[in-house]
Amino acid sequence: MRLSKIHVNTLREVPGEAEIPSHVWLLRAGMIRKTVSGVYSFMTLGWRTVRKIEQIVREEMDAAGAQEISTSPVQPAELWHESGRWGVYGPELWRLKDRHGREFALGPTAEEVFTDIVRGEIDSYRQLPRNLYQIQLKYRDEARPRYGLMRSREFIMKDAYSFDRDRAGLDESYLAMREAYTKVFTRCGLEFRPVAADSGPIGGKDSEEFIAFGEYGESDVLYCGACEFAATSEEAATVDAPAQMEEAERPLEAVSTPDTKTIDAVAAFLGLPKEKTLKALLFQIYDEKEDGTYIIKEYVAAFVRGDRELNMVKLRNALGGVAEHLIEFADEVSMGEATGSVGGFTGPVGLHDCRIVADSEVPGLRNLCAGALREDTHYIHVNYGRDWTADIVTDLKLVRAGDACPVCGAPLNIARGIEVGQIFKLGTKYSEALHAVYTDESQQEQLIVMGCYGIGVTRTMAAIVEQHHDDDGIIWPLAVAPFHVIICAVKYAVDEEVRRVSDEIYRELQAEGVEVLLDDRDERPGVKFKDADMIGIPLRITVGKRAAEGVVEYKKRSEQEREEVTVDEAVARAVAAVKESKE
RNA sequence: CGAGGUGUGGCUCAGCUUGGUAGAGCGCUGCGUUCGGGACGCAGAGGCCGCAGGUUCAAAUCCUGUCACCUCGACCA
Repeated sequence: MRLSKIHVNTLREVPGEAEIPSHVWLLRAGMIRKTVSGVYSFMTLGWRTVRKIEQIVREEMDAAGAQEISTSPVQPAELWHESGRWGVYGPELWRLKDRHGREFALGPTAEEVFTDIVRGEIDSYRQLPRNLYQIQLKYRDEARPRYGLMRSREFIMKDAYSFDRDRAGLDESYLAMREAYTKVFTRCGLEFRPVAADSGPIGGKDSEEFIAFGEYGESDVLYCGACEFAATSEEAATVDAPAQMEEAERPLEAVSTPDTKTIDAVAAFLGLPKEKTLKALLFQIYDEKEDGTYIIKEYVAAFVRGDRELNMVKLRNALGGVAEHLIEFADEVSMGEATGSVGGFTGPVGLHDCRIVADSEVPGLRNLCAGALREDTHYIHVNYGRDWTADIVTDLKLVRAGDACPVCGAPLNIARGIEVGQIFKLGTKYSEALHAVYTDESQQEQLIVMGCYGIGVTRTMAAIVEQHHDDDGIIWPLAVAPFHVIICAVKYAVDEEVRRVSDEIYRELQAEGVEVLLDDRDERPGVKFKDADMIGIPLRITVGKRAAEGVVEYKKRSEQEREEVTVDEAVARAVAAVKESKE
């Protein structure tokens, strides 16, 4: 295409809203435009890249035996009621009503819709396994959209759902998807890693996230340098510090600790290491009533070693899978009245009428310092079993760098990244709720065993830019570039030789199936180079001073070197590079 | 949802404290000179200063409300 005809508008200045490289460059290169907070439009070049990514996804999904279908993002509330998720999904579910007052959701995912389709259409074991997918707009009413395409309220997602006869079949389907995902992200040019993950509100058991590494990601990944272990910080299990059973139990004692409402303050005041204190985190859990109002169901006190952070996901799971929007930090006053807790001075000894959850490390610790449920007072030498017990003892702590790898014991490393895909083994969660069954060989009705698999297409696009840019703009990998080659025709408007040679290269490349952009604009060379760099076309052929001799310049966006070559040579190189990228 | 901030041509912003004819740079249009890393000159076009009330002879500027956007936090396949 000719650049003069393409709808693209690069920006010289950084739009104020943009914070991170992918957001800055996608905006400046004129690939995306914001419509409202968290909702973006894609311009010509940006959309071409979206479609390239989608195409890669399609090819790998098809190759893995999945079939593309299309469902509507408008989903009836009844399906969500049937699965029980209308209540638990929370405010992120973008809900709407039609003129009759009937309720709908804009789909953030489509387990219900696909299960609904399959229960109507699959009756026999002969129809299994099946894997259906779609690429469509998804909606998530984020509390705070941020970082452009990285966390938007509307985004393009590929979601696939596998339907199998049994667990073994699911395992196979899951592995096939795992492999397909690895191919997709590799072809997209991403540095990534699959890591063990929490399955969140989707439900189900086994799950892995595909994390593309990047400074501005929103996931923390713990990984082991010594073995294959990798997990998100939410999911990673921790290995407890050694128990201190050899330490003699000393008598419980209350001490005055004025104005020491934090672990730091009390540890400093008493001259104790934070490891010898017990941190209390107080929560209230709600019940959602029919009319949509919430009432407090119970109070929960969670205890971790003083230097530890609590992992909310683990806590919610420990409490039996409390939905995220049904738990929050407790109101100090009302919880105090109900349970005896005292803000800043809450400990487990004497606490009543609330569930007490302790991190697995805690029972092994001796002679801890904890709040005494009185203003300005702590107990020292608190011991589990003797002075208090918990209703639940389980792994609650947030893993951190340096903690022992749960597999091999080596210290863990931490890295930031962007979640670009996730795969789940759902099991029968949805087939049970929606009664999706098949008849097996022996006339028995069986639940269909499901898996689901998502790829954030637009987020992948952002992740690619995060990993492939420099101070001048984007550096698209060939496989996802909006165009393979840009011809910078210097003085195209006035120089006949330049025009002749540029047009010739343009035609020849097109004839070879290369996607080529001809910068035929009446602009100064500097402008053309700046724009070419910014929009990140991977290969550049500059036609200028030596056009009459048939000599042009060949340059890769990713490298500094420029080479003067003949027209034929330039064409041949571009063709070869594109061919190679398709293999 | 909590805290803070910002809304002034397409973009980036100044002006607001101390009310008095709406500004700059970039971009855009025309003409000319330029032409290998965001050129220069001349001449132009383009804005109810987010919206609604109020105070005042007079409001971009002061007050109230509201909406939108941004940042931090909380939260998040």
